[in-house]
Amino acid sequence: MRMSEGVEWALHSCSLLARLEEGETMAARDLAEFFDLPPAYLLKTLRHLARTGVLRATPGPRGGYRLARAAEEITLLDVVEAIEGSGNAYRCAEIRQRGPSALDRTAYPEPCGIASAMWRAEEAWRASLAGVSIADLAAMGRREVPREQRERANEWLGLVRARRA
Amino acid sequence: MRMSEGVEWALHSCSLLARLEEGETMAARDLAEFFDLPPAYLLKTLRHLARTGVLRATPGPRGGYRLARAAEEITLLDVVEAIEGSGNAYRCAEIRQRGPSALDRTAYPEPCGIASAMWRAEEAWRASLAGVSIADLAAMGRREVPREQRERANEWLGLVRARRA
DNA sequence: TCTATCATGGACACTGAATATCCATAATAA
DNA sequence: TTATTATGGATATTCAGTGTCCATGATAGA
Repeated sequence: MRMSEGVEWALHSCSLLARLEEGETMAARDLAEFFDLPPAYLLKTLRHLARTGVLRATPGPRGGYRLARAAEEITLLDVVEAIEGSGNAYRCAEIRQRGPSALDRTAYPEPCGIASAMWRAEEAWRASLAGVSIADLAAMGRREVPREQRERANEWLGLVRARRA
Repeated sequence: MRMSEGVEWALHSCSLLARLEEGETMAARDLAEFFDLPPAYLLKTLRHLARTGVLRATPGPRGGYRLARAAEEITLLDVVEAIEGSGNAYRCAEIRQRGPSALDRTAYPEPCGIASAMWRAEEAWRASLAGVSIADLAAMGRREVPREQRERANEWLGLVRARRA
């Protein structure tokens, strides 16, 4: 079981977008440059975020992406589900309803107990993700990212802004 | 993100094996018949369970599989990790260490905060799975499986035993 | 000792999702 | 009007999951 790489891209992208000023946007091209990612494919990822209301997209010159709402109001779960979908990782194919001792469909009103237990675990996972916001990530970043990198990132941000001016 | 179907097969197989008597075994062929699964591929799944010490395999006539220890001592996490591996679903490719403002590797002693948050959520998921045993599944089954199916399953179990006698 | 039964492991093929690129189109700022 | 940016579709590639088959090894019973 493996999560798509797009989740990492999305989380880091949102984290970077949280540093923009009110109303400012950043083009996918610049995000791709910052993380050294394939621009055309990153666009597909960002589109998922825009479609699910995590990001706001603006076309045209000086357009780009920005967070659709305050960083405090966007959780890791929002981002993960934008990329991976909101379905469960464990799918119940109802194999209990197959084979020689199976009964008619109507004999199984209750969901399979095994599936229920698996889904409860995923619920715990979601609850943990829902407890962390993009703002929390940014705060962690301010604590743990080396000072030198923060400076270089700010410098790069200035270059990008100049390029769009 | 999707869990392999083998997890469902493994959980239901363990649940069925928990109904066997002390020392009794069941052949993969019979398990496959009970759930209407492809025998050759179910064998691959069971092999993972045997290799990780969840099941005990015995070759030869009247051989087969049985739980390697008491059903109370086998958790859903044991079974899931036997099939899916024990690695994290979220993989950190360290994209923070790429792009124009990245520093030398040695500048990142701390694990990425984003990855840490994602892994904490998976830890909550594992804790939930570790809290449910195969014995719990069997107990749930006794409560929720229709009486008629239990009877037919017992009947089938008798046929299988007779076939091996 | 021989035979039938069962698990193990490797080789191989198929499928679908993730990864990735490219282009035509639409929207917008200057 | 032009340049810039996102959207969406078409397409190709890679890889893990799914599935089959066969040779080998182990064991119980005749």
